[in-house]
Amino acid sequence: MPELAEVEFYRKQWDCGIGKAVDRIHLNGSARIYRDANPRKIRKMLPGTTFRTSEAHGKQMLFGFEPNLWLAAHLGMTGKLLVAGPEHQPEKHDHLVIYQPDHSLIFRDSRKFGRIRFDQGKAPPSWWTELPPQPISPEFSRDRVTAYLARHPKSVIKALLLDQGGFPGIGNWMADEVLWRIRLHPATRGRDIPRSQAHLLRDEVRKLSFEALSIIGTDWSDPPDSWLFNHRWKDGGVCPRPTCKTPLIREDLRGRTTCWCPKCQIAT
DNA sequence: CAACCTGTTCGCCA
DNA sequence: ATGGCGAACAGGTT
Repeated sequence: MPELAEVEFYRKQWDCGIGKAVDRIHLNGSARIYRDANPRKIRKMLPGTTFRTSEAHGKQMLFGFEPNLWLAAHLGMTGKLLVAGPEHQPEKHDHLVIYQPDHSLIFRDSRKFGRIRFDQGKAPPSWWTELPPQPISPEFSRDRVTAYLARHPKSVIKALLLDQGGFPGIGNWMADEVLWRIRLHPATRGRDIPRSQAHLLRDEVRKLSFEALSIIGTDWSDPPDSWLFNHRWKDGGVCPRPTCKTPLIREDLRGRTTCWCPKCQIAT
């Protein structure tokens, strides 16, 4: 489910636990969720610490526990973070529950495409600090996007936008939204995108990231009907541009359902 | 029962 | 050696 803004929404769910102690944890040890972590270490080390910091980067989240522990979460397709009362009974897909005096913090993921990592150290782990710049960061420059497209001349732009190494936080609906806004066909190859349009792409990825964070990332409000978002899944959905209203196309592109307007977004 | 899914990663092939 | 592609992962929902 979650991309940039949804991740930010879920991250904040745990905020009520910041500054509070970890009394005990429940950890179901799912080998898949903990494929990059050592669950026994988490069981042993997390209780007795204090939850201090919370941060998101693209689709990743990092939570800091005093004195020196870092818990990272990725939500995959169906993951979510929830808060419940201190007596919460773990459900089938609650892979981690952190019990605090007044709340329990829950990581739930039915489909198990998500993951939990655990690191020890005074500073955040290097894999975290070395993540590529997010669209909302000033380092996400026009030159960076242009150079990225040049490195992937044969890939279609829809696939490139989903690459977290290039566009951290962008997922399926955001990719379609951006391409629709700049009128670029999703099957356009990297080499066929002129510099001017690469600049436009960078500007719009950045703008949509800010907009999505402020609308969905705060309280999961619905985006306005002027976005493609509200039309893309509807059978019979039409392009929301007032002067267009052309029926939208929904097709599989490199394994992902892709929605675009055949009139506004012309194939090259 | 079959198809679908807002994500990532692996192995194969050019 | 890389880049690009399809398949696989797992389980709920339509």
